[in-house]
Amino acid sequence: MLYHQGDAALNLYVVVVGRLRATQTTEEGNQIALRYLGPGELAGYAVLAGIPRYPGTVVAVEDTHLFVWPANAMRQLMGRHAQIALNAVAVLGSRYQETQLRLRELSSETVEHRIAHALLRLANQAGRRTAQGTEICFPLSRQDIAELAGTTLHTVSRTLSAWEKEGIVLSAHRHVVVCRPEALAAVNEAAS
Amino acid sequence: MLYHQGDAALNLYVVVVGRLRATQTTEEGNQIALRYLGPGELAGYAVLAGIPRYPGTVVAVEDTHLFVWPANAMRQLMGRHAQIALNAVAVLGSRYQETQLRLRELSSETVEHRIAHALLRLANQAGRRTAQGTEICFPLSRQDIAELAGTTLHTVSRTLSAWEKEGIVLSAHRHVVVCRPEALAAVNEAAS
DNA sequence: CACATTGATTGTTTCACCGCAATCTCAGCT
DNA sequence: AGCTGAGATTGCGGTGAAACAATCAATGTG
Repeated sequence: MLYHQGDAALNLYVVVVGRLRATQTTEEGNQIALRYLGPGELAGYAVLAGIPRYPGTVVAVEDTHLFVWPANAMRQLMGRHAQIALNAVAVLGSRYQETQLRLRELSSETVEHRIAHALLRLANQAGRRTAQGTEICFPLSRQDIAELAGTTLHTVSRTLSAWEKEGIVLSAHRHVVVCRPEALAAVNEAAS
Repeated sequence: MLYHQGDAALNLYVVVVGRLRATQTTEEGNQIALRYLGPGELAGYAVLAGIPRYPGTVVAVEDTHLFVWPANAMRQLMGRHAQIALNAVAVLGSRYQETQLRLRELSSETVEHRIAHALLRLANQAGRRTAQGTEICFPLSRQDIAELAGTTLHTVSRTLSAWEKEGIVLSAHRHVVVCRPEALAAVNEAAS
């Protein structure tokens, strides 16, 4: 557990090895996953933007090694070296763009599309080639997928079962292998 | 029309007076509204983040006066004056946070909540005090509200009709007045 | 090895919201 | 004034996905 939603934003983190999960929770306790963070990605952007409190919660889902910078040091660094600030702008910009894309997806596409897209992104981001296909190499429950795709674990379970029958994915306990990514991408075109 | 989704990102704009609308369109032609931009806000953040093409479309919904900076000039400015880059980080950060909030809202809250929230935000951002309440001071059709809240114009129309009966809002042709903002905020707590 | 706990599956029921369609209203134009 | 077209309203099904619920499988523990 790196920090909780609402904590004072004290540190900026960069993942060296491992995997983090960033989530947000509503007042009613409803939780959604914002994104998974792998090696090289940064957590705690609030520090960069000068937001006083973390807007989300970040926990590790594997053993993880991190670099840490205190907020003050980070702000000084950005003030002194424009290039660092420029990098921060670029990172935030691409995250912003990605979030907008998800927003569009969530408001206009079906659950099936969103699950397909979520799996494809995870496979790209944290995939490992195996004999059967691309394996998502950290433990990932149906509940987790549901929170990413903005749906319920029940619907995810049904959808994955259907795909498993078609040979598009393989799934074990908290573990998913994407066998035919092109079939998942095709889901986005038209209902199979 | 400032620019189209997919155009090369050439300029950064700042609104002096008027009102812009930022939208994104899916391949299937489905459109969602990202946000409305009023005086002091900036359009074309892609230029800041170094993204080569505009990810959305921006059009003016009123007569609007703008400042314009070419992308090169902007990048030079940020490289030379760290403070400008820091400001850019802050702007992008707060936009990012706001988008995450909408994402959470869209995936966990009902249509009614989202319409209420959209109206409240517009009233805060572009409201003008009148005798009856806070008036949203630019033309805004049901379709526009629907694109903001991620729903259809039909549902928006129904919801606004109901609220008008309860005296929460007043609406004329492409024109909305929020009479009892506290009642709208209460919608977010429990279904009335 | 039995037991407890967490995660996954699947059937049934329910409901919020969308899509269609017909009608109505208002704003601007000639 | 009368016409025209864009915007708004409303009723009525249809349906995708959530809610509820019961069962089953896997993992880890004393």
